[in-house]
Amino acid sequence: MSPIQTFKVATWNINSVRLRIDQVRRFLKDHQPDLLCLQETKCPDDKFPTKAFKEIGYGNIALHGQRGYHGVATVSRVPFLDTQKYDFCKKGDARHVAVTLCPSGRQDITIHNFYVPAGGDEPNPNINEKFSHKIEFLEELAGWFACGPAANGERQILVGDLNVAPLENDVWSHRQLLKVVSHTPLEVEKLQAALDAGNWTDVVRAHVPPEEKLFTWWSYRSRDWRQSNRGRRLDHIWATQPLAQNSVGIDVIFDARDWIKPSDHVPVLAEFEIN
DNA sequence: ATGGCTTACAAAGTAAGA
Repeated sequence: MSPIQTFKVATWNINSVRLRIDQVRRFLKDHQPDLLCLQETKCPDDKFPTKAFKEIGYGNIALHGQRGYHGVATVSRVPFLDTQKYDFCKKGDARHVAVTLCPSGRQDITIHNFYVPAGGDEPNPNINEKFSHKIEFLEELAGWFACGPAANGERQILVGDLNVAPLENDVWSHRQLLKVVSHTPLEVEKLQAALDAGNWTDVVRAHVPPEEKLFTWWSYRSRDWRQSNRGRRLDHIWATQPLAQNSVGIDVIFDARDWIKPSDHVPVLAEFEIN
């Protein structure tokens, strides 16, 4: 009986929320998501620009920040029924925050916001502690969702900077990046195992065929990111079946890479019909 | 040539990103 409504979620690695607060506000005004997940906020919770979000209607805020590095934040127009943070790998890093809300007044939705470790330069877990941390994080992710939300038929969304570009067309050159952290076979296998363990759907690739190149990150070092286009798809939106089968579209905001002093990542959006 | 850039930090050079 209740009318169909939509729920629009966005994810963006902002690379300092304080430095780019005006860009975040511009994005929210232009694209009007119900909820935005930010990563690499690089901001302790007591310094988070809460007021700037409240002024434009995103006053429901869940923070898991730390000084200097990492940090995630979820800002929303819809009130939260619950929030949680989990310290993956027990390192004290701020890499996860989850919120539960009920935009339709019927069935809850839980949204997980992740910042997976980058993994350093050397793709060998035996000699690179950062890479082994990344692998362990992905293994813990798989275990955390195994027999969880999907098995129970729950409505859950997982977004964030997962720091892995899994498909051949998620990087500018599959052949040249096979030994580069973010696209090595071991990481791709671990990310796929996490996707399978939670019975998640990669919502973005459900709308963009795997034959088509799609990136969300371009290095600051290229002289002209558009012209060289050496990007990677590191930012993801996953959903459990009840939502995935009602996803109506995705959007990648490429223009944000051209804004003044941009993040090296661009926002990714997905819209779902809910009842 | 993927690292040539960019960020935070009890502020000059370090660590980190990917």
